[in-house]
Amino acid sequence: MLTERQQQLLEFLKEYHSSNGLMPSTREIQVHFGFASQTAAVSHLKALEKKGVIQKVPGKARALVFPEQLEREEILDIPIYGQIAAGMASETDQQNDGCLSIDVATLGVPRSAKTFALKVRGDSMIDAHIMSGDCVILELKEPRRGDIVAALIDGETTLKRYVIKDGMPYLQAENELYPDLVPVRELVIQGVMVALLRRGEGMVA
Amino acid sequence: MLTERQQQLLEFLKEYHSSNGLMPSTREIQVHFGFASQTAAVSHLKALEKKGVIQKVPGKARALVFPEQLEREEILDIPIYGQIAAGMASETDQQNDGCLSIDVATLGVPRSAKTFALKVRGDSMIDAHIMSGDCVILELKEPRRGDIVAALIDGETTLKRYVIKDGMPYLQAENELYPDLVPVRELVIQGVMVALLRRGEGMVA
DNA sequence: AAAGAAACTGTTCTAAAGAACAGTGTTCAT
DNA sequence: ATGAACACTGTTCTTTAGAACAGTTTCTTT
Repeated sequence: MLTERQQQLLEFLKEYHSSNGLMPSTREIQVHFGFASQTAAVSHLKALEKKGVIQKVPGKARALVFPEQLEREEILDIPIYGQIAAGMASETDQQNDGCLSIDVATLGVPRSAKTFALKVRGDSMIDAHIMSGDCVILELKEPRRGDIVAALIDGETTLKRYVIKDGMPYLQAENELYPDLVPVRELVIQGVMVALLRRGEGMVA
Repeated sequence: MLTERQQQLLEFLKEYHSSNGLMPSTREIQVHFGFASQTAAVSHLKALEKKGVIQKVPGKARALVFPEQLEREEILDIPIYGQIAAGMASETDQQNDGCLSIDVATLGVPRSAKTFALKVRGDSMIDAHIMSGDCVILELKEPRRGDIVAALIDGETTLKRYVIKDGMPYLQAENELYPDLVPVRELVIQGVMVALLRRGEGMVA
């Protein structure tokens, strides 16, 4: 569908946009390809627009958009705060293990939601089909009974199901080998699980 | 950290950017807030830059960037082609059930990878901890033994583990209740699972 | 052989848009 | 009370950048 040269143009636009966060001007395109005339860039952009791979807003500067970018929901950047059940005793101890960018619609959380992610270690939630190595995405909100939560219970953070029995909240592992955790002193809910992301090559059971 | 007004400015920038795909000019900001002078917009942008929530590229038009956007890896738009084990007999029958946008680094696939997603129905992969309702992300590539694949076997698409025994490839369910699937005629691998996304409120087992 | 798309050159015009400078009136902390 | 940040007005200047128009050349495709 696109010609060789048009493919190169599009590639340049994408590269420029992803490293600069904005689109190149026609003159910058000209310089990059070594055109003697700015018009060359203009006509290429016109061709790309006619073929639908970019959209132009007339009159405005650097006003090129990729159609898929417009349809996209807002992207959330979710920080990964290390492993669960492995530290993170205090709020300040949040080492950032990279980020994870997903659109809000996919997660199904409000745009303004405070979210973070944790890598799961251990198999205490295996009966809820949460594996070691999975990345759970949590939202900072009030837990409802039955929610899976990350909680700080008596000094340690764990991922467990939040259960209320006889008015008393406690934490339940989804693995028969693990006991229920009834808080002795404190039960601080750090987040409610809203999504789970499993990645990797093997996908071995 | 940000003042009331600065928060409003930032909100406008984000809204404008997400609906137009580009940043507003200072004069557009002026009009939106009803400023009598363009300078008001300029000085607000300067303040936002000093506080680190935006970055400006001097001299260039509409050259405002959100720092998080620059750090972000390239976003992939992955189409969801309906449910697995529920049709999709032919390549052309790809109804698009929305999209899913994740950065390539999170998925761990090459930038150029051809990916698509399918919603899982049924519990034949439950022992691999893939639940009904999960969204599996697949890449178009050659399967290796042990991979979980979406395959067209004798006219129907299913998600199964790809196993080779005695040189013969066949498909294995991860649930004792389901039998192995040995292809009678054809075995077309439609994609290899590279990630899994589980979303939703309940997260009930 | 003619027509059209693709890939340019060269020139000119004007609008869009950033930037700089000199102010004014608040609020707020030292 | 005094300086500093904040939130602006009003004016001017210059660069950036899009747009339009008239060509040339080289391929395909009909």
